[in-house]
Amino acid sequence: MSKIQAPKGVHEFFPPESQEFEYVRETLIKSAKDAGYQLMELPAFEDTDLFTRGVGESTDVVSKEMYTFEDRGGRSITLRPEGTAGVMRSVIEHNLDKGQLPLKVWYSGAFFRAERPQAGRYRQFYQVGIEAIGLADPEIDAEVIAVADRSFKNLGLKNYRLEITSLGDAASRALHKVELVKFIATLDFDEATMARAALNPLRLFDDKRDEVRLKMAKAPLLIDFLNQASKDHFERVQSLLTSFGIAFIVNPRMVRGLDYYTGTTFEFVHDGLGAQSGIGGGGRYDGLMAQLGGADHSGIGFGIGVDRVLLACAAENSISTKISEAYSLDLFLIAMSEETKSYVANLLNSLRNHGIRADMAYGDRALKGSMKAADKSGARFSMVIGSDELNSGEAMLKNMSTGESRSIRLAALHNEF
RNA sequence: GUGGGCGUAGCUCAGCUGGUAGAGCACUCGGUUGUGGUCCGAGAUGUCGCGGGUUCGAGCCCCGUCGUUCACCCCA
Repeated sequence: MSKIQAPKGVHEFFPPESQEFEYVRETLIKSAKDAGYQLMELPAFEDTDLFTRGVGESTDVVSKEMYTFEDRGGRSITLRPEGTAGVMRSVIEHNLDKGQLPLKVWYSGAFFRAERPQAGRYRQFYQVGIEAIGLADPEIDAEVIAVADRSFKNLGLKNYRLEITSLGDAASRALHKVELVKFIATLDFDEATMARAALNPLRLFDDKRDEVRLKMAKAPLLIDFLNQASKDHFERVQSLLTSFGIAFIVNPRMVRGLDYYTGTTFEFVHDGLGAQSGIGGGGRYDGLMAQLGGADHSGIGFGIGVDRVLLACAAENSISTKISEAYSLDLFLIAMSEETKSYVANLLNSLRNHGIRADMAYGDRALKGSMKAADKSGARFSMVIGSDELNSGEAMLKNMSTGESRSIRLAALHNEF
């Protein structure tokens, strides 16, 4: 009998490293909440049509990476490969766009793509995302980008860059596509590359091979085909980012893999992760809601890969001290004898009722072992309680970093924190 | 999905041209009868990923398989 193991390509987080995952995720969420975004908690699986219509049938995500199955009622169900389509579906279904706009929401959870796993790419991965729906102003584009950027800065990250471009409106894109296809037809590529070009000619812009880059160097760029309105919008976004103090580079060769993107698009890239270097990305998706049967509202949002941001934090060693501050205990209690154990358990419980972060040594270990546990816990203070302390009502409160201790009345212990 | 590397103790890894498994860290106990971190000593821990094959004999060679990793591809 073989051992049961986790399915291929899933990423699990357990102690002590799970603290880092939690810290990263909560920090990402906090900057969304602080900017007025509210939670949407959505299903991890949806009707398959939502993704084929929303994300686009020609995308790799839909055509070969979805976990699709038939449920017991014969419906075609797909584990969500991304977050935006589900948010749009719910907004339309529950008429959330009938109130004041923009509607600003955030989400967090697991997403699924059946890809070949490698560092930073998992079959179940975690994203935190936001969506701002129903406002076409460049100010909201800048806000969305700033929310992501602020969360990275709050995590202490430095070695990342923001790349932005504009995909313009549908008319501009159609015009450009004609010219791009014409240009590519003059080039000599292998069969696989031509097949990619046929599916989406923009793809060739982010090919990693030097010979392809060389051949594409003179290809017509979409950014040169933008109409005046798109151009003005993109200019405004850039000047806002500059005044926010957010550094960026315009990358007109940036390619996004989901069909719904229009206008402003962006990507946060970190070079410490290997081949999977995108830690977050997003953009405007002005036709998506109408495409899914809702009102023709514009929208913009991002998805940030929690797994990858965690890798970036590890590469920069940016959060280890923040984590010990965020999670360490105030006090660690040690019961010296069998008789004091239940007293200590009660004391511990009442300290926790006062909001003090505390724990105690369980089990019958020698004092040395218990002190070691206190040390390991990272608690700032420790206290040993035996029958002497019980009788006198006082015990020594020890500062674990300086080693100093002083006598404290047990009844007033909670006032020390 | 395609190609290369790697799977040995909880972790990081050593193990020579095949001869029957080891180190460091971590853990438990003790040195120090009620005060951690350093030091010293002792102890426990393995289907050598799994399944076949070759061989007198396989952790080592061969085949398959699963996982992982790196690149392509794709993207968070």
